[in-house]
This record gives sequence, structure tokens and C-alpha cells, in this order.
Amino acid sequence: MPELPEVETIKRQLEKNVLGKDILSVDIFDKRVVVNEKEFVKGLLNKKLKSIERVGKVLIFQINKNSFLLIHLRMTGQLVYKKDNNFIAGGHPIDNAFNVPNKFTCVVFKFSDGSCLFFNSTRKFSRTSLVSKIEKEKYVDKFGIDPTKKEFTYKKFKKELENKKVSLKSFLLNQKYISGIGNIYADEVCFFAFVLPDRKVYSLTEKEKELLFVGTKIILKKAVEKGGTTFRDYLTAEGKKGGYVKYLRVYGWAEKECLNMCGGIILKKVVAGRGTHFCKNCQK
DNA sequence: AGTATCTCCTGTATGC
DNA sequence: TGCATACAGGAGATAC
Repeated sequence: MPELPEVETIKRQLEKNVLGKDILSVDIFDKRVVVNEKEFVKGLLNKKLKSIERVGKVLIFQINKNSFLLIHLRMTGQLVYKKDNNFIAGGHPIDNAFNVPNKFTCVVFKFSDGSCLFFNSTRKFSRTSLVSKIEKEKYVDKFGIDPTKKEFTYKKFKKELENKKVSLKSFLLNQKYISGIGNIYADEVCFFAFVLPDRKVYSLTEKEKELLFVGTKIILKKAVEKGGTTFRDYLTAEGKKGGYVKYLRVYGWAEKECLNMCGGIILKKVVAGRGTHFCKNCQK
């Protein structure tokens, strides 16, 4: 599932490829992922994508002063950019991502140079919309601090944690507190800090808070450096793969031995409504 | 008001 | 083999 590092990776790739190109057509194959599809198409035709920013897990393309294209991949969304026979695919991993369009393709943007951007979504949870500046700002304001930006300081992090009755997992997943963390990185951060995901936030010690802060910062930073867990790049013969998968310590390791060699087994249970991985030996 | 649960979807895995 | 069922989860809606 695309989280901050995966979306950041897509953003960087698209920045190099789609900015400044005229949008010749917008074809919608599944209306469910597009908000207000008529206005959506009308507002994009013959326009250019001027710039891209990422807020949490959302991509925001500026069209002009008062028009912004929002794309949220949610769980199974995927963006595939095709130019001639070169492909860039980011987001949800599926085999043959370069085989587009396919039955998961919801929207296709065609550019003046013949290249295309395919917006795919297997479970159709993804959403895209065209909004005004005010709407965009209102939307962006709801998001908490981005843990990869300079503004993410320990002081601010600690302040967010104050007086929360939720579990740590629920806190980490909530985009209004910290933006960009999803199920994978939430589990990894808890493991890093030796804290069980179902611990209530108010019960955290100073030391644990510090470790959670540091873990969030370095895990997301490293995941961005590695291109996330799902990125596939078919531009080069070697292909840069989503390199963070091999650094995952708990996510996807249920019933396996803990990588800390503590002798424990990674367990999985539902916390905050999500499948949650942890080591009972290492995390308290 | 703040928190927990439900819901949207469909591919994949499992069970009988 | 085939059908039914459970499960995966981001985030807005709804319930408590």
C-alpha cells in the first residue's frame, strides 16, 4: 500500500517526466475514482501540469493559480507513466505493471509528446479530483506534520502525543497528527522504539517518545532513499526496485523469528482495526 | 468532543 | 474442480 515513501518516489519520478506537457485527453474508465468527472475533464484538457507537491500520501498537481489536481492512491492505487516503450510504475505493486491499459485502469491522461499517465486501482478506493485553491488549502490544512520535513521536531511530536487516549498504532495512522504513515511503517516504527502498538499514547515514557520520534524520522527517510517498498522502474535495464522491502523488520514477518535474535516470534493481531505485527519480547 | 467501528472494493488464499 | 468465505486496509461516514 502506497505510504509516504512510495508516494514521494512517484512524485520525484513524475516531476522529471510530466511537468510542462499539454494534456491532450483525459479518458475515464471508472467514474468511481473521479469526483465530478465532467468538470474534471473540462478543467484538465489542454492544460499543463505545472508542479507537484506531496501532502501526506496525496499528490497535488498545480494546473494554474486556482486549479489543483489531487490524486490519492489509497490502498491499491498505482500510477504508470509510459513514454514510447519506457515505463515508470509506482504505488501498489502488481505484476506486469507496464501492461497498460488493463482492467484496473480508471483514468488515462495523454500528453502532447505521445506519453501517457495511467491511473490504476484494483479495489477502486483511490480518488482523484480537481479543486480550487481554497478547497485545496482547506484539504491540506487537515494534515499533520510531515515526518520527512524540517518542521518535524521532537517538540512538536511530543505535543501531538499529549492527552491522547488512543493506541500508539491508531495515533501513527491518523493523518491529522502525523501525515504519511500507513500500516507498514507504523509497525516498523513501533518495533524500532521497542513499544507495543496497542500501548495507549498517554502511557509512553519520555525515553519511548524519543525513540518513536527518532524511529519515525529515520525509517521514513531511509524508505524514501530506497524508493519505498513498491516502486518499479523499467527505464533502465537493471531497474531500480523498491529497495525498502529488505529492511522491513516486522511487517510481513508474522510467525517468523524476530530479527533481533531475541528468540521471540513475530506475532500478528488486530490493533486499531489493522493487521499489526510485533515482537512481544522486544516491545513493551 | 473524542474515539471506535463500519463501509467501500476485488484479488488472493484457504477450506470443504 | 469449484464454490463459498475470509482477509487485506486508507480514510470518510457513522455510531457510541
